[in-house]
Amino acid sequence: MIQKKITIKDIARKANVSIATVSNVLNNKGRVSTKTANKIKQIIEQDGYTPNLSARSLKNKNSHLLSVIVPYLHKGEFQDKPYFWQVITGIESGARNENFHVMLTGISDDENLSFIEERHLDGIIVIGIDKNSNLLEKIINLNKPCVFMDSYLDDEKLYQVHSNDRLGGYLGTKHLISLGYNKIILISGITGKIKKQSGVDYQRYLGYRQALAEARIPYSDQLVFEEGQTMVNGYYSAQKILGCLDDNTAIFVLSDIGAMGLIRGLNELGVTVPTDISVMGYDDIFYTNYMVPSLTTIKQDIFNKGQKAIDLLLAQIKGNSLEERKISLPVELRIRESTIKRSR
Amino acid sequence: MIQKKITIKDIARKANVSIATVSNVLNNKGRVSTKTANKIKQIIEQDGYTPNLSARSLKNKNSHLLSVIVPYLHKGEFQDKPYFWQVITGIESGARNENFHVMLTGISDDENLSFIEERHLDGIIVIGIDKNSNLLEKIINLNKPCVFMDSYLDDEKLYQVHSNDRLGGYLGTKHLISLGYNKIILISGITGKIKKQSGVDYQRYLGYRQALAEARIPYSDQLVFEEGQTMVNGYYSAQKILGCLDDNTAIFVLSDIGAMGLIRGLNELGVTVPTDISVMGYDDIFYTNYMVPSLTTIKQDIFNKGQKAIDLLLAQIKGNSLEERKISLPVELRIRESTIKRSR
DNA sequence: AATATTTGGTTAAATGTTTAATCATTTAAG
DNA sequence: CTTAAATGATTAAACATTTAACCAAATATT
Repeated sequence: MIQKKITIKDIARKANVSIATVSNVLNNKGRVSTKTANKIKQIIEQDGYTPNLSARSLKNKNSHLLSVIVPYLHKGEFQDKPYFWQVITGIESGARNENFHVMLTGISDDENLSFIEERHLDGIIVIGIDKNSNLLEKIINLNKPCVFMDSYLDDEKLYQVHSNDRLGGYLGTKHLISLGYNKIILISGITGKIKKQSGVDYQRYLGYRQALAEARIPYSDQLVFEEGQTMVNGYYSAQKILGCLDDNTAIFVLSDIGAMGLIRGLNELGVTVPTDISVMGYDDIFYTNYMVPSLTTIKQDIFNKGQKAIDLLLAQIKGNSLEERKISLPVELRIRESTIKRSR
Repeated sequence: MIQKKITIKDIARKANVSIATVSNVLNNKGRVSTKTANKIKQIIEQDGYTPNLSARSLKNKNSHLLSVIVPYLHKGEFQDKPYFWQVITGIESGARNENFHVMLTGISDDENLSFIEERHLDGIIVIGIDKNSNLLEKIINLNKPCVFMDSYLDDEKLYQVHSNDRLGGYLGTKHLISLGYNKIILISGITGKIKKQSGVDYQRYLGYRQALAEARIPYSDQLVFEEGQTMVNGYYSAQKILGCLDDNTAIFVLSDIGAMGLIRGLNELGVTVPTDISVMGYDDIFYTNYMVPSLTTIKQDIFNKGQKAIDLLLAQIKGNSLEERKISLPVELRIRESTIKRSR
């Protein structure tokens, strides 16, 4: 026995008013006496009316629905990245506080984004899109409220949130240097990324170079490995860097899970962290503190990053003017067991 | 310059037909000659028409939108659980293949679920709801297509997906026994859960008892610790169990991240895994293979579980009849470094 | 007292679809 | 040749809202 849903019309009839009046009460618009307003509110309460959002959306051309877009989410690789999960719980949390719902959407290069229009989405958050992706242009052309996370896009008009990645790269490198090492191996994300000068890893790479320069350590291309960001990538990079290792060497992996994989890989090759070599990661996912050895890393406040993104998005949607369209969140060095002073 | 969106009406005018005909072409319904159909299709293609899903939803009372509901998602605890992320990527992947979108929603006990009706959601997937939660009744009363994951609900009418948790508990325990231990500590999830006989951990607990019984090892309540499922929980449980440990003891933690925390905690107390004690986990999240020591665990195919759930949900939505409403996925023992034979 | 303004509402159009009912026209059947 | 059925399309209602335009009554202003 499916009971028909109660509409504004039913409420109006019962309250002996027009539907316009009910609508006005619902939206606190127009003029309606407190008396009738109360009567209507009571009936609404009693009968358990809830609005039909499709109808509302049709009329208003909005939806109170946001989309978090993760390029290539459906590729298995992403399952390995707790980073995203933290960001997304942050976003969901911020959105729900403001009565928005969140759609999670993976897209690929050839995908069409019509669903954004079709569903009257109020805004989107795009995580980690490449500067050169043809998706980027498509997204910008949508002209929807939008926030880009973890991308470094030149356009001043775009809203962007990321951590201070350059500082992170700098701090990490400097830490390793300060421990007495002068040969710092950098293991970064997806191949080609650094050269394409897009994304967070390039910024971290710049920080790396800055720290080297300040310490008057010559930069060498041979020490920068672009391996990918997964645990497996880290694992296999152990073999590749084995030849480079000596007493002066320390390793900076630009993701914690990559570092975990690397440590494991080194272990199997007979190299122990930190006694044989110091290794640090990046992100400070919650694992780092509980590994054996616990992992020195650059902390970014991931959950908060998600919330900042939603703040920025909602401000756009509501038309609030903002001083700054680009938010750069602080990072911090977290020293733990995986890095130790060079024992001459 | 915001250009007005093209509607079915515009297409109709341009093709010199009624809007009904265009609609029929769009939905492959009604009778329309291939000639006009082609003409209309061409214009649609040319002008880049895309439907207004709000209008459609209003008329059809559906949305091609699903919700994954995670009770208490917004509690920080969930950020620590890569398990969910894997499930959800599985769900999203399955949904997008069938042209559905996925909303991610956290809810709390007192929350109202009106959004499900309001948005005309086509179905929902609920992860890990408690048998005694008052949310459960609310959800069932919605009478929407629904799949419950990782809950053991008695109602035969409900669609459910989970792994064979009882077997998992059995296999893990049996493995430890087979290594020569006769005192098996069980560290499980949220306090009270086992006693309330709901959820996956209770099933695993039953398997644990079965394995003990088969081996004629007396069961003791003292060896079952209900600590919670996070890494921090595992970490602090180290202290609590320290008094119980002896040469005959092995530990079965009902989550991998809990096991990681425990191993770390034990380490800090001077107990090394596996040389001093064998520890195994549960889930086989991708970390397990890369930890040092790598973690013996019970593997469940998490991503696949998400996809199975979506299959079950879509079958309901499409009205396909199903032989079986309950899917129990296989589990497997994965022996790694964290458990070793008892050295008498 | 006459006029202007405010208050508290109503009417009706509009939003973009789907679909049942209807209607010509063409084809098939008797 | 007449009638029945099939084909291809149109009309108009319905879905649940919002909102601009309008209106009557009450109150304020001159």
